Amino acid sequence: MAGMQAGGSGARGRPTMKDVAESAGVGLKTVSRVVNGEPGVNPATAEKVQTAISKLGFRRNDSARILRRGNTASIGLVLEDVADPFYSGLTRAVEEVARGHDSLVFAGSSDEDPDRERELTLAFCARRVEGLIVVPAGDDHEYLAPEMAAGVAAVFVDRPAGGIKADAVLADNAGGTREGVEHLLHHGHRRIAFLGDSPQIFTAKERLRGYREAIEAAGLAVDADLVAMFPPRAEAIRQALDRLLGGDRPATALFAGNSRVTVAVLRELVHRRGRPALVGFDDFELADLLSPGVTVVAQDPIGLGRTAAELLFQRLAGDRGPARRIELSTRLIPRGSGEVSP
Amino acid sequence: MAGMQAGGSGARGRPTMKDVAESAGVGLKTVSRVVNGEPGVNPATAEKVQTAISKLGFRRNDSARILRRGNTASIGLVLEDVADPFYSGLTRAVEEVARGHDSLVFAGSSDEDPDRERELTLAFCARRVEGLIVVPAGDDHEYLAPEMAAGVAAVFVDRPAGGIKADAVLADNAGGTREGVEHLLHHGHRRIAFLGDSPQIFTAKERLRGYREAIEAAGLAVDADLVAMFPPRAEAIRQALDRLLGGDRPATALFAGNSRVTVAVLRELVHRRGRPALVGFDDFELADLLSPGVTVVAQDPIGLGRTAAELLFQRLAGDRGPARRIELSTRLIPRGSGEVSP
DNA sequence: CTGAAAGCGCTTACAG
DNA sequence: CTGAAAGCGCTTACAG
Repeated sequence: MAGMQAGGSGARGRPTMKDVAESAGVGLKTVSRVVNGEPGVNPATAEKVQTAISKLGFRRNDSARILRRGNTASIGLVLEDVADPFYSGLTRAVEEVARGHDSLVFAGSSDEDPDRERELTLAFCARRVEGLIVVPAGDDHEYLAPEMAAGVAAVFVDRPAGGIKADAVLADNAGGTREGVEHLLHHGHRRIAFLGDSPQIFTAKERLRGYREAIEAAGLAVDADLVAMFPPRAEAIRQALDRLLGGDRPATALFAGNSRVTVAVLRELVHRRGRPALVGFDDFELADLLSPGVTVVAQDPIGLGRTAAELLFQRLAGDRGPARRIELSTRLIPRGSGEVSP
Repeated sequence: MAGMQAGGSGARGRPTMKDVAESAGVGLKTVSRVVNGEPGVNPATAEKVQTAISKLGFRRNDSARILRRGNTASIGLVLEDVADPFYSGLTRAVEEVARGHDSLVFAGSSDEDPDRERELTLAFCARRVEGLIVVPAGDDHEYLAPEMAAGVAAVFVDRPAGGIKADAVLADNAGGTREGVEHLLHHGHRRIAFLGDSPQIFTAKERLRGYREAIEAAGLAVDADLVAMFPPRAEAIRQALDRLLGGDRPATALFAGNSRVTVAVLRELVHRRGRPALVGFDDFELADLLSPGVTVVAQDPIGLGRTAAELLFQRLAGDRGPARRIELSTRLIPRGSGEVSP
């Protein structure tokens, strides 16, 4: 009878505490005590249990444990693309903090698709993650309201949430851009072009704002012909540069709105004579090894991830204060490309 | 009585199917049917259930579902460091394939620490992931034998498992290096140095083997003075280059064992006069924009991740064949740095 | 078309 | 020091 279903799972399933209990000839609760290192078990009994555990290859099923206890000890991370160095640094920082809180991380890439963001986020919620860190693709997050009302903590990074009140950890996009553009102004440039990303992206809008502010603060007028806002693809960049650097009043300097734009611009400039000054938002590896080195406004992906994760665990620890918005400052790194005169 | 614990969770917990059933005045099973889109529910009844779901903010608890059904629809990914572009590309590819199989991904970085690798892997097993994709940090994976015996599928990537038979998806490390070194030989170099990584890393050993084979195939003797195997840190690289490029018989060409070595070498070469030829294993962003462009032996991180994940899901689908070892070929990309004569 | 009962593998009171 | 009973939130047979 007992023998029929004893032994470490004839068919498929894994041995359970019940199997271990039978094999060791003790009660289920005693096995639980040994597995969880609870005190008050006779050493000889514990020994028998350990033997059974090894023999059967038992490993506690944390899913069952989680269901009973209620805390899943896991968080979800939704970002645009883990393969992007900016986000992979951020991911690593989140992992690091989660580890310090004995929490596991579910991760997924939204590919800048709002539906995919929602799908991933809600899948994580169905798995009952305790918290979420989201780099939003969409601008409407009302779908998260019921989850947050039910106790799921959420921190948005890089871009704020839309339609709900939630914590956000952002870079100082406008301020950083202002500093970068001022740097170009100080070097004598008056025709400075701004090459941004899609105008619906929050960071792109903010950086454009910073550009405008710097130009206007210098007593100049913002020339719409000097502003280009679109996703950085080679062909589009080429045409934009043709326009910006040609004509009778060409731009003498470029501000690139993110590292993808910067790199696309660099690839295109290689084929041209005469280099405009260049400052890019976002640092990137090897920027210092190019000639000239590329001057950038560096943000801090590790800091963004760490700050967001720490804020999340603070919320999970009971912090019920109002939604916070934290802005991390940026840093101008002059390397050569931004220090040339018109 | 019933009212006491009805309503959508007064205290903390989330509403359950039971709550929805009570609120809608139907049976539990009917709620389950509606939630899971099972056919055969009276439209009017389904409507009532939907209303209750929205009102209470119900979302199915997938952890409970998983416990009952037995399939967790999740896999674990353990790698060295998500922040490394090589691994973040691989991660993205795994995510992509997992998504196609409706599976979620737990991810963690081992930091090249065998204990951390084991800890992460077993934590994933305790969460009952169905499969594992592991970039091993250690060389002993017997700890996984009970898990694999219990049905957990495992595929190793970039480096093979140690102590157990398991699927492995690798780059053609030796072959790729051979091709790179032969390229330098064809350009007339006879004193070619090899700068590898720590000799205990599988890929470093394999690439060194390829180097040796190429040198010997050319009828030359491997000069131990031309081989340097250590983690790529600036100071160590500087000293190695002093030694390799100085003296009376300096190396005229360098083969760098991975992209971190390549970049460290480039940073150091900037400060020196006279550039040796250079070929590096691993491609990296902007390699083409440096001057000269850096010739590399490119491996395919996306391909490694995709292949490993596809193999894993093949196993999960029932493939019980013997452990496989798949080698992905590499590709030499000449860009300038490797095409200069002594 | 609908629902009551049993059970997934644990932990939580509770009683010896 | 030890263990039997109940329950976490679902799904799986099974019976109306």
